[in-house]
Amino acid sequence: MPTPRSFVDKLCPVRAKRERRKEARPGELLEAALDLFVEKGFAATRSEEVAARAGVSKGTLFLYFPSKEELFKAVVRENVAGRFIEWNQEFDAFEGSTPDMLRYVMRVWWERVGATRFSGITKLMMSEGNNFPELAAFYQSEVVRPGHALLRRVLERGIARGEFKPMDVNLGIYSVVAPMIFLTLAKHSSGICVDPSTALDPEQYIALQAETVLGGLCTPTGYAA
Amino acid sequence: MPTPRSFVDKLCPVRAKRERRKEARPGELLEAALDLFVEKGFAATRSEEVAARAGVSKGTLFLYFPSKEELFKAVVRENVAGRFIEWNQEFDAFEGSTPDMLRYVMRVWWERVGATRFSGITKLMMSEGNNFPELAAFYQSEVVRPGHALLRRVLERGIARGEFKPMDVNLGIYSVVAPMIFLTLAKHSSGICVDPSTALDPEQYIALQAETVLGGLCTPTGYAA
Amino acid sequence: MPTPRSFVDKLCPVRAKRERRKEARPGELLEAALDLFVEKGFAATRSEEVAARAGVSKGTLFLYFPSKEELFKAVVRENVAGRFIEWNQEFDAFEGSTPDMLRYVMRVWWERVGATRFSGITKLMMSEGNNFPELAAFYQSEVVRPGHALLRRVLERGIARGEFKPMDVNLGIYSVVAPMIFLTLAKHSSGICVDPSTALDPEQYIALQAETVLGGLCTPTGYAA
Amino acid sequence: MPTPRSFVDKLCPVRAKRERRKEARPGELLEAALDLFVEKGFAATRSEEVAARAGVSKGTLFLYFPSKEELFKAVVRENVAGRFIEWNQEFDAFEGSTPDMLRYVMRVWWERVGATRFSGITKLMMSEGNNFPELAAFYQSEVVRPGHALLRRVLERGIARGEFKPMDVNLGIYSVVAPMIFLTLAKHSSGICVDPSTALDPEQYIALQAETVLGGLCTPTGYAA
DNA sequence: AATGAATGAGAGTTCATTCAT
DNA sequence: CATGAATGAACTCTCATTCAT
Repeated sequence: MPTPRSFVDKLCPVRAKRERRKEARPGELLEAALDLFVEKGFAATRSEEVAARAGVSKGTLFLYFPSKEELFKAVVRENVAGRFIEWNQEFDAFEGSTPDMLRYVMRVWWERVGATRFSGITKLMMSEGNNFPELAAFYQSEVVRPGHALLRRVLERGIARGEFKPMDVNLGIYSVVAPMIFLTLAKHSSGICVDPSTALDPEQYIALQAETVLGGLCTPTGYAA
Repeated sequence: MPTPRSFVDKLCPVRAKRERRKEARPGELLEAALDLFVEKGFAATRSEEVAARAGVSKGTLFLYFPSKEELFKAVVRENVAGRFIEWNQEFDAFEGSTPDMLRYVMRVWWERVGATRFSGITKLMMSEGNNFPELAAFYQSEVVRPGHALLRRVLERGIARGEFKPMDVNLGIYSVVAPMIFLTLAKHSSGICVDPSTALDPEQYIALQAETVLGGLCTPTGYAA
Repeated sequence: MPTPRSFVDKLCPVRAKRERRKEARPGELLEAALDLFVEKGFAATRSEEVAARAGVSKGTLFLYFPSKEELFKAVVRENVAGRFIEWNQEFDAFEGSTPDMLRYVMRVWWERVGATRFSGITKLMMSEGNNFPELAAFYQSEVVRPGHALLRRVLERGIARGEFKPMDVNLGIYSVVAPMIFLTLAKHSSGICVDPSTALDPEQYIALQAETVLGGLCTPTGYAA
Repeated sequence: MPTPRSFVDKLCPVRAKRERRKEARPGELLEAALDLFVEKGFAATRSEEVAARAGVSKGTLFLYFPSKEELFKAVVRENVAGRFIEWNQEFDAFEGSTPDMLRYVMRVWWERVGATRFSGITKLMMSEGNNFPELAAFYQSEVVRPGHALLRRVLERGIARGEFKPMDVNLGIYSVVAPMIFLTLAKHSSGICVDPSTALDPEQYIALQAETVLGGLCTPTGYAA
């Protein structure tokens, strides 16, 4: 689909590159920032390096993001944007049992979050949240709360349908979250929590934990592996 | 017991201070450093602040510890010194079943480590280990390896006595360690993994996890709740 | 040649400054550094002062040179770069007698090195070499060795042509170097070796020393004043 | 010769040691300081190290010498004290020819100064004099001026007796001083001025230079090798 | 829009000097 | 007298952020 620009592109490829890039810029910066934040943490990531990895100059970074903190927030937004809406829709449409729903939630979390670079952001927040309260608050409201709300939906659905026992739902949420967080850490701080020589299969671990958690949550009649 | 000095102290508190300090200094500095490292992490803790919290000047800190990294190592040593020897002795003397021994290990870990400030150092290492490889190596050799060795002893005792199934011991160690690490994190990164409104009772959690783990480790005859 | 900018310059000197600076910076910094190193020595020269003299801030210095030691090396390189190549070429082309060549060498050394600020670097190395072994090694390989090699060429030419006596060439080199070093010191440590009230004419001194040295080096037939 | 103290010494050896030491203290400090100043230079010598080498504490150093600069001055005084008076007396008593006197001066300078640690102080002053103007002034008035005065006596004696040509005496002084200074430097900055592999025999060098200088100074009738 | 040179507050570390003991 | 713990100014080097171009 030829656009007006595609014509100019041919005459002036340099400019074209620029123009195309212009739109891509923030995205490239966010990519680079995600990489580096995950690799080194927030404080230890230097703005200049983010810019360099995105192939732009330091100044350009601050053109798009007024500060390192805002850059971080944008990274989070970029990676979370629409996710919860999408998941809420999937859940609306989900027709199986709630135990199956929970299994699905956990598996899908691993596939779409845990296994991706973004899980490094979770680790980063655990590591540096105390030092950057504003970021912690942002992450809390942007990720933690929506995530918990999602899980709450699942648990309440289970309870409403008689599949799950009546329970302190907050506690239930936390039971589901715990293994995810552990996996995240195991993945990103290898040397300290997991012996490097011992491999840990995440899918297997998640599946196992799902059953364990379900064992605790379900009514006798509600449970179905 | 009022001494002559206690009287002088009131008139001339500075003098008293000096006298008391000389020997207490390193300990006070290690206390302050532990507090701050746990609170802010390694990189974000400023030497001057450690000194200030210990009530001395920047220069004094470097009188006792030649660098921030050495200060950190000293904090670790101070809090680990003798622990593993002591535990090994306790284990030598332990006469109960190995499942009981494991329960004991986990409970005692919580009491003596997890519940104390020092658990913050574990969290710190998970957070910043990548950025300070020398510290990571030190922690690995000073804490992680001896800790794993200790657990290995327990597991091998269980296997030898027929209480535990034959297993990949490394994997077993990791199963035991996982909940400890999770608890550590939950404690030190409140906002992120655990919803502040939901309290998590550590003793209860540890006890529960001990049973879960035992469920996986024990032979049918070896298990005794 | 008045350009449009020269007009603007008067209205907006800051802008002009910036533009001029970008490329001039490293040179300005090297100039300032040479001045200060010569004036105060290496250790006593503060980075900030170098920056200030070059009209920039502390940070800017480190933008161009990653450390004070590298700055020093750059100063040496800047002032030595190409010199030895150039001299070797001059020597290749030299057609006169070897005694004349030696006279030329010494005179030209004074003109191009001894009389310039750079001779202060030689003094600096004698003063502080022991405290900065890496710099000493650098200077040794970058200046002392090439310089000695150059002199060796001269002496060996003289021997080969029968103008100089067979000799321990190393010793000969040192005989030539001695007065240069003395002059350097006399120049840069006025108060100590030379009474300030007594002027010492360097050209005259060098010429005299050249003859003295030649007296020792030449064969009867080779010598020609 | 038993003094009252020698009695006490036997009863209380520790105290005796102290008492004896007390008198020796400043001397030990001056010894240590000389060593270190020569080895590292003035600025790079740490007060604490001087104290340590003298076997006392940092505080004690400042008990005897109110500052590092005063310590340095004391080192100079200690090593120069009485020297010039002594030499003046030797010169008063000297009965030989003035050329012999000059030979004697140079030889004796090497034996009593050049060959000793103290020559390092001369090198130090050349190195750091610019950075410590007060020390430079002190050294100038305490060493340089008296030394030059001594040489002036010799030269003027030679002129008066018709052995030396009438001359600019200041220039003559400097001709005598130059080789001494060079030797001093060659000794203390080996790597830079003299190739380590080439040994330079100081006595021989001094003797040679004496004759060279005399060649320039003497009247035809006055000269006698 | 994009650049990258420039900034300057602030970090860890050193050391001459002081002073309570 | 002697100590050595304590100080704090000074140093080198870093990096988020600015702004003239």
